[in-house]
Amino acid sequence: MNPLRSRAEKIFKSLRATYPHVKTQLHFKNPFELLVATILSAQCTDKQVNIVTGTLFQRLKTPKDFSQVPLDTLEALIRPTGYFRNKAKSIKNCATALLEKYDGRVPDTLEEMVALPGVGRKTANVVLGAAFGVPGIVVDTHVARISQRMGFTENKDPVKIEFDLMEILPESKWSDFSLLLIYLGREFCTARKPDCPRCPVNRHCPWPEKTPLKK
DNA sequence: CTCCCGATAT
DNA sequence: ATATCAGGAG
Repeated sequence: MNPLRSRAEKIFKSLRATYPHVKTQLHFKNPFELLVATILSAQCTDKQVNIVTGTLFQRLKTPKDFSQVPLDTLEALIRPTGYFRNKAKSIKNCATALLEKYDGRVPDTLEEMVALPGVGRKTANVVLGAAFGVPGIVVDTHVARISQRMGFTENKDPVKIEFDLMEILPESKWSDFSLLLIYLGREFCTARKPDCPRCPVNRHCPWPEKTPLKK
């Protein structure tokens, strides 16, 4: 009955056909590495994150390693990802908190995750979904932009968008849908120059008609 | 709301 | 030159 749900289902099916095996593009070997990589991914491409973590994880492996490394050393190691001072602090404080509160393990609930320093809902849902199989909508810049263009939400606040999307999709599809939208955002529905004619779901999207000839 | 910030595409 | 990239904290 809900037209939004119906459209969301169709878009999900089309995207799934286009991208059969959805998976995070971030390289990691365990939940902790994924957590670090996701913190580094703020306002940075996953490609750049993978370059940095490739060498980073050779040098530092455990939460203990990260909690003990000098801050300026960590800053130098992650500098190419941008926001390197904030991220270095977040990662180091986060590693310390994991040691103190969870004996070095990464927790598997949203409340525990977002209580960690430098971890918000986006980062938490990425790790929960990919490392623990816990359902969650990941609202990053791509998901926010595409959700607005597709008319899934009128909101700009990421938390409101997250709840709007949770309402129009079954829980079992939250994680995959997030990843599918991110793939779409990278290849077609880009921020600056969206390639609507080639978009695999343009027939289900109201946005192309809205921007006919933007000079 | 502002600040943090390097790398890349346009 | 400028917009944008798997955001979060104060």
